[in-house]
Amino acid sequence: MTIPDRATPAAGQRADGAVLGTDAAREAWRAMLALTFGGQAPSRMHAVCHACDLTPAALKILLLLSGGPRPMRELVETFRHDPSYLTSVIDLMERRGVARREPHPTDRRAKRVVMTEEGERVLAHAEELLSVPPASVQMLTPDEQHQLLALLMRVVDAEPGIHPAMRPRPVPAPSG
Amino acid sequence: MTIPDRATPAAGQRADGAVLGTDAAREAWRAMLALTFGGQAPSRMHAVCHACDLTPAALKILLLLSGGPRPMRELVETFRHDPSYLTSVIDLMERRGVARREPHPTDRRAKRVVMTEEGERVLAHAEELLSVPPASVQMLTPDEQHQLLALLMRVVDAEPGIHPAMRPRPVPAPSG
DNA sequence: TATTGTTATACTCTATAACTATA
DNA sequence: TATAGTTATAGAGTATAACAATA
Repeated sequence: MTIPDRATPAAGQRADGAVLGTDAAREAWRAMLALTFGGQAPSRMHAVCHACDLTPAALKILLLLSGGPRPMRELVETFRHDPSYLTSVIDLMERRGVARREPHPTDRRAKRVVMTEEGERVLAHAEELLSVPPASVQMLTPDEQHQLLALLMRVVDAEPGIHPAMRPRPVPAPSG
Repeated sequence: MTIPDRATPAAGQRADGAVLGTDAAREAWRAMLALTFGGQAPSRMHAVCHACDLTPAALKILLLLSGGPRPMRELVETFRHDPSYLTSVIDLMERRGVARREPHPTDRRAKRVVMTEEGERVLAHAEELLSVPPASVQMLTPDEQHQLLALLMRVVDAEPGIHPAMRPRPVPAPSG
């Protein structure tokens, strides 16, 4: 078994040249990284956290809590954090007033985290800020924007571990 | 001037309903955020840094240095970091052997940062790891992947402040 | 006097280890 | 004995303030 100089995922590798499609996937992925980690996106993310007075970790948890109360244990697994760190984040969120702990209904060891009304307000604000696309996306025609969304939604749907609260929503086609 | 309950960027807002196109842009942006900040992407990013023995900041700088030596002052502005922090990052990169300082040719106050050969090796490795798309992108047909790439490249091209080293490269269409 | 970069320091974010309470 | 969560502590990442050298 030889390792090619420029490794390409075996999944998309076929002798007939379909490897080009995989190259397109690679470059498309690079483009998404460039847009979300390059450009102005990171400082915007920072700004959203600052505007909501939350750390990135707290903001992500708030997004997840929109689906209802969650046991701390589940949050630990979802975000791959250490339990002790989750404790400190939830402490912060309680001080901030956006969430509170409540006893687990059946397991007296466990606690569930639930969003407060203030949390809902903050979340709505955060989602609003996060959703504002960079001007560059608006350069596409409405039709192209819709096309892009349709493709991305299929990718997101195929991606495991993305919480429903983070998922994009379908939008009526511009012509309809 | 009233602020609508669900703010929409004025740029895409038109009375005839083109606001839908803007909604598509918003949701497309959410999709990109979900893919790069949700899912497995963050832990992959973490893994790449670990594999290269670099912090995220150092890795970003390494990407930028592929364009040639850069004065520290420019790096500070590009990444919006504090100068003192940049000092510590470059210290790390020198210890790691991926970059070194050299005197600025004309300004004796200034220093330029230049990538070493080891830096080029590490960079190539990092780019390889970073470029591997999540399996979900490979679910699209080669044709759709190419379509997605074409749309994203136009967005990236319209986005200011994305360094050439981060930009995706064009790929021949699957049919051609 | 303004600018480039460094040193010393402190603060924020995150993880590890030892512990308590319940199962 | 194993699991849920907390406390205490340590480490990485980032910023602020005071400073040295050059422009």
